Amino acid sequence: MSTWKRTVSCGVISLPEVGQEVVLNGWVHRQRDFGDLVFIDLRDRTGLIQVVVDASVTPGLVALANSIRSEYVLSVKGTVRQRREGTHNANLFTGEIEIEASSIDVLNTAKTLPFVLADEENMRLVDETLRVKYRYLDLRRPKMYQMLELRHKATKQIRDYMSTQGFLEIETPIFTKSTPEGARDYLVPYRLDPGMFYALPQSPQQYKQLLMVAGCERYFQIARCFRDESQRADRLPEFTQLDVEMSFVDQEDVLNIIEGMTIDVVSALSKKQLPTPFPRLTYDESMRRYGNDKPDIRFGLELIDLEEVASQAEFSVFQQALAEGGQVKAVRYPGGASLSRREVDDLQKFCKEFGAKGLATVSVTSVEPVEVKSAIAKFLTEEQMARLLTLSEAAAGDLICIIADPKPKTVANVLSRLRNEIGSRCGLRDPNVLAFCLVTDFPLVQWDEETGKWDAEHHPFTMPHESHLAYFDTDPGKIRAQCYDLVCNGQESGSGSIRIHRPDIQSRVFQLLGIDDERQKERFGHILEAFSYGAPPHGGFATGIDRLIMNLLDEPNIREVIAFPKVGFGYDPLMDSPSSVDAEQLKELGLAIIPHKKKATTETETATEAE
RNA sequence: GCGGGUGUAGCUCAGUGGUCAGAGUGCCUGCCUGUCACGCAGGAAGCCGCGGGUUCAAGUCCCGUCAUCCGCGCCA
Repeated sequence: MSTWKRTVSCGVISLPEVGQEVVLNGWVHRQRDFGDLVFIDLRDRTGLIQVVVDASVTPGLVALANSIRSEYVLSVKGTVRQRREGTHNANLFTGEIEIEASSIDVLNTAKTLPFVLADEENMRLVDETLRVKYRYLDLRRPKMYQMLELRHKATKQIRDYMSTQGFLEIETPIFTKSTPEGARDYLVPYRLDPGMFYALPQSPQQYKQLLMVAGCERYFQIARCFRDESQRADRLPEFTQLDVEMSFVDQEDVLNIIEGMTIDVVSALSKKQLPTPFPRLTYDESMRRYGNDKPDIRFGLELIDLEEVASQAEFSVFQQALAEGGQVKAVRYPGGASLSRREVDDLQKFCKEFGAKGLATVSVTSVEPVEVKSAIAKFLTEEQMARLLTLSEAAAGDLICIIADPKPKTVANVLSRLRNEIGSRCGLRDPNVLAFCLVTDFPLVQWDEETGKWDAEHHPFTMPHESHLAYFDTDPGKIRAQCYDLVCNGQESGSGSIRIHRPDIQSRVFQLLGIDDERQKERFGHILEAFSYGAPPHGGFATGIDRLIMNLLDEPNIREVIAFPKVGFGYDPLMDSPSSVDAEQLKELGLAIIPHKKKATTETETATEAE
């Protein structure tokens, strides 16, 4: 029988255990060495505890204690005792007790680490790539294993909730089929028939619909998804979603599950305010009021339509925008009148980054009587300016930010970003609130100006509202679909739809998307055939697990909530992947590599580039 | 593909074209019986990301390049 095995974990011992003989296992968090008196903070997954080696008690142990360094792996045998008066540490759960060591086993030594785990303040600044390279060390930090624990609890909570609602967790393949529509696929070469490829799933979309045809009725999965697209702070090429599909349901049934699951998980794991029921708004309403389909509803400052004033003002920028079918809209910046000239210029620059041609501002000194500073004041009569202030619900000290553009999309995009920026600056985006909402009735398709084709807004199996079927021939852009997003604090956190189960409607959608019979058969033949054997009405959704954890922890960086994340461009500094492979492997797969132009200096080589 | 930031000791950072290779921390050595970011003394530690250029002189200025972070495009 081994004597080094733990009898109890470090972080859970307190006064009631005083007097007990214990064995602890863990890592040396810090060591404080006074020569004949040594303190060792021992750390395991549950927390920290202070171990004391005292020469007057165990003279034979001091030399060993002196030699112990950070991150050594120890087994400590000793007695739990109350700390002396005045030496309690209120920062530790175990701060009222300590372990008087009777023996210490060094189970393993450790080299000096590339960063100091115990210095949490500095760890927040350490280069991320270095932390990811040494992730197995970084994960030793309390903050990190607390994150892992929360993530575990969240997925467990989800599984429990879905189970109680009658859902079955079913795994679907990772090697699947490329679907060129949508995001770029990750491809896996097929050795037995060179030139053929599997693709990694962008989501288990088709499999879950096939499970409905199979009669599963209620499916869910905590599913890994892969999309070969550029990263953002909240986006990695490899991520996890809760994937759900249900049969014999309408949109309302699905929304109730989304909402119920979200409330169940968030309220179990977070103390943040969670306004319920989740407000619902249509896509059109969201675009009108907030300028995007993922509104941050923690604050107001809704967009203001100034067409009424702009159409009368003798200002060519406004007139032209409206004449070309555009819009003139604004957002109010509370207290923005105090911005310096330079700060207003920066706002203008901000707007131009997102495609605005300019930004008109009205700095409000007084509303009654009307007193403003504005470059556009000379184009407006006093009545028009007064009306503008009324429409904007302006108060003294505000800055009204106006965007005019022939493209409503540009107006919406710029103002929604400006609104969020103003919300941040004014401290209106309360971090203690998780403001979920459901956005419904998305357009079925969107016109792609580059390709000159209609594109599916969600995916080709999304069911249009039946009352909109007539628009297929007249104005496809007007078709609204049974399609919905879950939004949290201005971020898309999930989406789904009711699927088409009627072949006649499916073929009209394919026709609209310009996917001809041959291509349908090639890409979707399997699922269309499946639908022909009796597909039940069905629908579902998927929500991002990573983003959920980010929201629970107030963490803006997705890599902070993943055990082993990739860094920029999908690089993994820990494994040093992606990596080259043996020529033999390539040969077996029938692959030949065209050298990348990167380091080639000659100008002719670009001719071979595909993109 | 594009725009912006960063790159100097293991880590985090400072550094006016001219005694300029610096600080804090970590590391090593010594002393220390109540610390908990222990303290004190001493020491080691550098391709100033890489390659060109300007200059009498470059960590500092210019050009290029690489890496990384943030954003845009992209992400049915």
